Amino acid sequence: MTGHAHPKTPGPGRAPDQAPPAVKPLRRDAVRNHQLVVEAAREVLSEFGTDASMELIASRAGVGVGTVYRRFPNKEALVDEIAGLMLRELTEVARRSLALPDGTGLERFLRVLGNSLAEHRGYADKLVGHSKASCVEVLRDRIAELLLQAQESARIAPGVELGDIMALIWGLRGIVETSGAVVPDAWRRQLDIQLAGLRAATVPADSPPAVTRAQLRQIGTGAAGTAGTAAES
Amino acid sequence: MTGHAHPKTPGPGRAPDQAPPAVKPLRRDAVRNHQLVVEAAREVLSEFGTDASMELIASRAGVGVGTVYRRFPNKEALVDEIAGLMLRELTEVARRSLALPDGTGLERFLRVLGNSLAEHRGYADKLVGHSKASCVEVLRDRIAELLLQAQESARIAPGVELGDIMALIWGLRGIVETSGAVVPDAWRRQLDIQLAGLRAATVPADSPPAVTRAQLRQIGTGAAGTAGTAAES
DNA sequence: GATGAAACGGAACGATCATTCCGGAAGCCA
DNA sequence: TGGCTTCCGGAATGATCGTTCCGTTTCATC
Repeated sequence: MTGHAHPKTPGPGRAPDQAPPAVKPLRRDAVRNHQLVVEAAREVLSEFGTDASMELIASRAGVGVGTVYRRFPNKEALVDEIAGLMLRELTEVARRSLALPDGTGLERFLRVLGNSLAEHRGYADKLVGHSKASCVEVLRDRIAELLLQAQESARIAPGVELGDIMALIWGLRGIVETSGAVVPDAWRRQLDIQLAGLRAATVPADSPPAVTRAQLRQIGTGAAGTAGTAAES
Repeated sequence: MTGHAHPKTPGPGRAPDQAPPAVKPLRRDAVRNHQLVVEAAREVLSEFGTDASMELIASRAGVGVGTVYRRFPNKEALVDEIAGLMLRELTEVARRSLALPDGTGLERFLRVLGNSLAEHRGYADKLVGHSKASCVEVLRDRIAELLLQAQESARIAPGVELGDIMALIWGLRGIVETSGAVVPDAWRRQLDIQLAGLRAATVPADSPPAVTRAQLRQIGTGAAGTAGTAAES
C-alpha cells in the first residue's frame, strides 16, 4: 500500500515483463501485517512522538517486534516512512489547492496543513529533513506556486517570499507542539492573524532577508553550517 | 549564585539570626563546583538539548557525575534550574522593557526573547511548564502589561490578546528549533512581519477565540485536558 | 496433502543512560 | 597540625530500548 520499504509491494496487476529486479510479491499475511504496522505506527507516533518504543508500535499492531523489523531496517526508516506518508498527502493537497480560484489556494493549503500538524503532532518535525529530499523539494515548489497565485490575486503582499511561508509553517508547528495537548486548535487563530498581516503589511525595510532556497535545502540535511553561500531570489 | 538546589547558597552576608532551617553554608569548593556545573549545563543543554547526558555535562564542568548529583536530585531538577535561570532573565528584561517609551516595550522584549530562544535553543521548550508556576505567571503578567502599553500607543491593534502574543512566542520557538542550526536569525524577519501585521490588522471575526489564561496555565501542567472551563477576557 | 520458502513472535543481546554508592581527598575549626 | 565533616570522583547498578536471532508457524505451490 505504501511502497517504500525493502521489498516493494507491487500493484496486483503489472505487465509481466518490466523491472529487472523482479521482486517477489509479498505473502498475503505479510502485506496485511505491513499495513497494520504502518497504521499502528501512525497512531502511536502521532500520540507519543518518536520516543515511543518499537515494542509499543508492534503491540499496537498486534504483531511481534521481529515482524516490524522484517519490513523496516530500523526505527528511523519506519518513522521516515510515516513522515513520507504525511508528506505525500500534503503534496497532494497542495496540488489540488492550485486549482482553487482567486488565489485562495495558499490559505486553503495552510489550513489543511495546520490540521495535519495538529493531528500528527508527535512526528511533524520529521517532515523537514525527510530522506526523500526530492519530495520535500516538490512540496516546496508547489507552495511557491501557491504563494505566487496568492500574490497575483493580491491576497498576499508582494514582498513576501517562500522562506517567509516556510517560517510561518515552522511557527505553526511550534504552536501545535506547545499548546496542542490542551488547545489543539490554537494554531487556527494564529494562522488567521498572520494571513491578515501578510495581505496588507509590507515587510519592514530593515528586516533581514528571507530564508533562501539554498538554506531551505540545507535545513533538514542536518548540516549545521553557518555559512550562507549563494544569493537567491 | 543560583539558589534553587537542595542546600541553599546563602549570600555571604546575612543577619546571623533569621531563618529557622539554618542551612550551613556550602564549602568553598562546593560553591565553585555548583557554579561550574550550572555554567556547563547551560552550555551543553543549549547546544545538544536535554538529550545530552549527565556525564557530558559533568565532564564539561570538569567534575564527576556524583558531584552533579550532590547538588541536584536528578536530571529534571538540573534542567529545571537552568530553564529557571532563563526565565528569570526574561522576566527581568520584561520588567525593564515596561519603562520604554511609546509602547515599544513589547517589541523590545520580543526581540530579546528571540535572541534568547536562539541561544538556548536546546532547552527553550522547558520554559513553559517550569516547576515554579508562579514565575511563569509573573512573566505572563508582565507580557500582558507590555501588550496593554503597546495597544495604548496604537502599536498593536485592539483585538489582540495575551494568548496571541504567547502563541507568537511559541511560533518563534518553533522557527528557531527548525531553522536555528542553519539560519540562526531567521526568527527576526518573521517577528518583524508579525509585528507589522499585529499593528494594523484586525483579528478576523470568524477566528476562534484566543487562548485563555486558564488554558495558558494548563499548558505546561502536562495536563492534556480537552475541556476548556471558564471563560476569560 | 506434502514440501520448501517466507514470515512470525518474542526471548536474548548490547548499548546507552540516569542514578547510587563508597573509599579517599579536601575544607573547616580548634 | 589534628580531627571531623563535607564533598569528590568515577566505577557499579539497574532500567530502557533498539536490534538480532532462531525455533516455530503460515503461506504458496505442486
